[in-house]
Amino acid sequence: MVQAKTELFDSKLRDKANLFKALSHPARLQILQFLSHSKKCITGDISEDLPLGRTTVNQHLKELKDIGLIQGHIEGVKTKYCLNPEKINELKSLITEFIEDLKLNNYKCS
Amino acid sequence: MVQAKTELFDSKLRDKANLFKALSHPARLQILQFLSHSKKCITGDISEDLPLGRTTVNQHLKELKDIGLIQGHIEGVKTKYCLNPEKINELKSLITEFIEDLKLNNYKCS
DNA sequence: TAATTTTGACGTATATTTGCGTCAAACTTA
DNA sequence: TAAGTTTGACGCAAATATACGTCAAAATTA
Repeated sequence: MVQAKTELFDSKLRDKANLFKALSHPARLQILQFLSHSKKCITGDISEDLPLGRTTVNQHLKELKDIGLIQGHIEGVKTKYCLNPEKINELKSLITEFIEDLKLNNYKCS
Repeated sequence: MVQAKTELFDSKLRDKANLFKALSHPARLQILQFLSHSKKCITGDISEDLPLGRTTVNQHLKELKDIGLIQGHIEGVKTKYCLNPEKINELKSLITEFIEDLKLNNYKCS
């Protein structure tokens, strides 16, 4: 009876935690940055940009795709990935909402 | 030769990933919310607010404390935790910086 | 002083993440 | 058609995270 306790939490909280989890590895952050700066968004180019093996990078790509932050388009043998602007904006809203919710105005631990 | 690859990434990226990791569990998000909304910030009260055992909550508190998002003050037997406003603001800045960096303006995957 | 309360350190078991090798499919190119 | 590319699925091993029981220390209360 270990784990699987996350379902006991509020679903909104779980959604936020899952988004943060997607951002909790430097490889995934670098992939997101790479996709936003580079015009090239082919899988092979991405893995060359990271200090990890191709299959490992592929796995990180899959995670980002599963949560919706990036999209993949198949073109022949190659697959092109790109950011999903809608989801990125949603992420931005959720994060901002969460941070703002931690209202620190005149916060004091007595 | 598995893992410990995170050190191959840029330190700024690692810092951000670590902050996101601290936020990647609903229990830790709920703790932060609890601390920001409640006046009571005693360890026991916090664990009663969560659907987890006391020692587990304690462990999550330790993680948040280790990364600096919360602080602990010992008062007799009891320990009072509170948000660390400076670190929360730093978190806010880092997150905002990261999101803004993913400039989506006229973004298009060709 | 003795019992109770409150806490964090420690150990342990299970679950998940991370990293990568191998492989077959599908498409290109020679 | 044959050889070479590119990709993602699959499986494995090691590292981490998650959840909790037990315990002893320190302070409070009876």
